[in-house]
Amino acid sequence: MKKNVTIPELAKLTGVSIGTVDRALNNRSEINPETKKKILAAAAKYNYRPNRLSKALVHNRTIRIGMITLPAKSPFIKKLTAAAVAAADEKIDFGLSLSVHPLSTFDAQEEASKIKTLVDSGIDALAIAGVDSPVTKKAIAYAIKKNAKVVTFNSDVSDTERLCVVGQNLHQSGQVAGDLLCKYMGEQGEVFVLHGSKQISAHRERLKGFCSVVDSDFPDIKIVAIEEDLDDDKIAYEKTKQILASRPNISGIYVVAAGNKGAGKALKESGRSSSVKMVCNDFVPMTEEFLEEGIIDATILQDPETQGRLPIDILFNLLFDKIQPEKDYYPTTIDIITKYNYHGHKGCQ
Amino acid sequence: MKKNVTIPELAKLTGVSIGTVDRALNNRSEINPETKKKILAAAAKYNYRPNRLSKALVHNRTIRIGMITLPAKSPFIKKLTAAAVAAADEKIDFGLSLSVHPLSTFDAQEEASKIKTLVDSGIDALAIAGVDSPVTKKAIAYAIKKNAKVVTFNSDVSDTERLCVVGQNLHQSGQVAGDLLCKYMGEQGEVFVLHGSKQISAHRERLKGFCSVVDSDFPDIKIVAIEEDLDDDKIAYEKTKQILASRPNISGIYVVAAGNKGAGKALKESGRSSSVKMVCNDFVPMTEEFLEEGIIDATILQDPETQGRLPIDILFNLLFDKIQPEKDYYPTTIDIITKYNYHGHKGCQ
DNA sequence: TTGTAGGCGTTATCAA
DNA sequence: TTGATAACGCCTACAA
Repeated sequence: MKKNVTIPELAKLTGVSIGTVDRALNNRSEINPETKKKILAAAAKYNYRPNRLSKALVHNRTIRIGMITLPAKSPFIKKLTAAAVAAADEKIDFGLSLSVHPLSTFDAQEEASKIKTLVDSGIDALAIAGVDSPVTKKAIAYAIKKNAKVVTFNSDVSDTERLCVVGQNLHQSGQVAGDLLCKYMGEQGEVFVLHGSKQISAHRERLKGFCSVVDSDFPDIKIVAIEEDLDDDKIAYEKTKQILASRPNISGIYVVAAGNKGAGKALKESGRSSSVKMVCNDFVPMTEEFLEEGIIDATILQDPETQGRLPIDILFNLLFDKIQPEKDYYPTTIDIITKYNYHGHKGCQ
Repeated sequence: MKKNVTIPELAKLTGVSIGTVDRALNNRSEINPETKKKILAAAAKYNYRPNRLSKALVHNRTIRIGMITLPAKSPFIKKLTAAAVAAADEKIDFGLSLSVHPLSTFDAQEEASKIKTLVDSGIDALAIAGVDSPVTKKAIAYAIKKNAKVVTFNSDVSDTERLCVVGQNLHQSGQVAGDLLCKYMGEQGEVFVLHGSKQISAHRERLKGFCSVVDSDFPDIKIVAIEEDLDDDKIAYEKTKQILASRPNISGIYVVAAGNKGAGKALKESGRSSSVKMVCNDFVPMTEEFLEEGIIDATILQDPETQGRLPIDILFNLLFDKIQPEKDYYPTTIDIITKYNYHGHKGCQ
């Protein structure tokens, strides 16, 4: 692979000045069609490609991206944010500047006002983990009207003109869990589902996927109870304890959202962990210990790396190189994690 | 995030010339210790980071990396190669040039001669998927003596001075498979292992991991047969057919290497796929169909993206930014793939 | 319609 | 020991 031709070289080769070569290459202003032709011919012949470094160097304009994440307490969001920052750092020399704004609660109003502030400050693009609500929708519409490029990640906001969404297919995630748990159970028995919240669409999606697989693939498995823990480990503990006590034939537990710790504790204390299989989501405190002890059989993870990095890459490519995203939906992986493969997985600290 | 300070700015701030700042920053030649201290303090205070673009621009030298892969027939190697090329393309403006050299067979002699040719042509670095043999070891030693930087990926070559290795922990991969299959089998029953080849260390590692988990975690599971298919689907088919016929109590099959297609076909034809669980490796032709049909319950995958991209990134960072790899071993993920999550996985076309 | 000069941030070279 | 200047490849302004 030899060095690329440069503009000065093309100028010498065609006997004109670098200014003229520049005009020909970027079809600027008036230029003699014949000289232009000659120059373009030479450029083609020597396979001229512009040097992005020099371009960026002379550009010297900062590209501003704002990222709005869900509340930053969970390890998952922390890892996602770190990945986004790392992606931005790699492009810092190209003038990329990223600011991250975690919500303090799951509040659509707060999200909308954050969006508005960023847009009014003249931000070039936004990566948004959306709270799916009319207020957010309106804020996104405003951003787009003001010419900001918008990508959603982790959770989409429906009916908006965002360029694309990066995230896990939650219905599929529920399917994966259903398939796994039912097979662990020997394809028969009673299941207890510890739901997160009926209000949260992500949880509903997972549950639907889970149920659809149980229905279609495992006729001998029955879901005998579905309880909500509202992302609270105490509630998760109490409900699981109660169900295990009242239903001696339970042989599978699916935890839709948080609650790993509470449900795991109850299962452990019941002394039935070898006969009751448990599949959950996410990697939170105690998940590792329960995997090691055999309380939790598997946990389904999202990929924080990709969910943080890809939105930044997509927006940068668009703003810097004018490369449009090629897809409307960028699915991220659904990772099955067991006792033996959590080491080295990006989602497990 | 505001703009970075530049060398001229630091020069103005400290009242010296850019030349002096440069000397302080890169500890070059003679410089008054006090001025140096002053400059470094200012650099720290304003959080100076060199602009890699300008660096590259003035560098203006091509960094040549050669990559030697296993034979390029398999989809896995093709994806790995594509990822490496993509990683190199991103750095093309920094003067990176990558040449890929797939082996035509698993021949250590061929690999050694490829290495020697590249080194003699003055290559800066090599990424090698090693055939673990004395000949290769010698070639790698030669490369390192000639000052080429060497990283291995996918399969390591032991007892060499390569900087680091990128790849899956194969023993763990076997453990994951063992845990999964045994649980699918309801933690009891007879297992048939279809081995690849006793000659190939990667296969042996997986098998050892598999057996160790069966031994330690599942007392009621017995491995009743281990047969080699030598990566040949016909042999895989015949042996599986024969074992299934002669052993009516088999309820689990583990395929260590290729052979998914042959073993799957035999299992399907036996009509026992609902009572016999099957876990295999890789995503080759027919793996998808067998997953969908429920013949194969899960397949364990490597991550071709990371295995292709990371060696290039490591070598580039070393050669361009003098950043030493921080680890000796970069493990890549062990991905469990079922009927419901192969869509969107990097390893599944 | 075309040419020239200056600058982006860094490094290398020569002069002081 | 330090300072000034040219160069990398490109773009923008201004001059011719």
